[in-house]
Amino acid sequence: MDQEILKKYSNVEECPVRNVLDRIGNKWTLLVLLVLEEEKVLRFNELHNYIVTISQKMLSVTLKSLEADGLVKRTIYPQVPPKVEYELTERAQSLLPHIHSLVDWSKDHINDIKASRKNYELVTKK
Amino acid sequence: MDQEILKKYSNVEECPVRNVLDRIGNKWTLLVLLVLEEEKVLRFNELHNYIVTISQKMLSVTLKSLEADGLVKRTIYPQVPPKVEYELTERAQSLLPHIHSLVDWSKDHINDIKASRKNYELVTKK
DNA sequence: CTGCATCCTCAACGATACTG
DNA sequence: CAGTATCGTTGAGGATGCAG
Repeated sequence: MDQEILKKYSNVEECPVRNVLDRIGNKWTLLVLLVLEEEKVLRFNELHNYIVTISQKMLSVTLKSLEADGLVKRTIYPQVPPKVEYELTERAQSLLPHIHSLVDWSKDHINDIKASRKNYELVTKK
Repeated sequence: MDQEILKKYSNVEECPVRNVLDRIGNKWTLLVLLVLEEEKVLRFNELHNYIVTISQKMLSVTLKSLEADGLVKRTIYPQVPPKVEYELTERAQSLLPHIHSLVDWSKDHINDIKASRKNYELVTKK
């Protein structure tokens, strides 16, 4: 592995994966993607009802970020009271299979990982 | 998608993916995994030489976390000065293909994503 | 209904110094 | 060589109130 590649990986601005992981790696993005995949089209408050524990602010921030990356399409209906719908773009659809492979791996190994963590705690505690 | 599943996904403690993403989603973990995959076995300072921009503390923290999750094996050679070697476990090997599929997707779409972000900035700026 | 503005907290990250 | 200890910074995330 030459230094040129490493420099790219060390630099968040230049590294493609870090660029993507910095987004889906945060607290809510993945969850929003999975809910939208399941439900196809949802309004702001509908999304909020699905993910009750998210704050209004973070839902707003998360959706904006997804929209900026072209992963979510936002449709405004000019009426009062306003109606806004969110749905996944094709780009998001092409990303989801890879997400799911990671989700599946996590499900398959989470018990082993938690066991490892517990054991590691015991070993290092004293 | 029923509420039971959603509750699990909303709760970091219970959600498998969030458990895993919270680790590999941080600043350095992914990079360490990729370097170790390439180089097989490395000592602490060798790793540091590959990833020059990481601080000693964060390299230490990252390795500890990976070791706790059973993704990295740490071997101490009882000698002076000390010699410690790090290498990936089989669990990490089984995870890496999924990481790579995400890396590849990121490489394929990063230009489009950056273009979207730029365009989004322009549209929302005014 | 769909947000934005503001203020606040806490944990990740970093810089530096020190140690077995 | 391979870390730990300590302190300081910074930004993600959260609570609350207000607005079109």
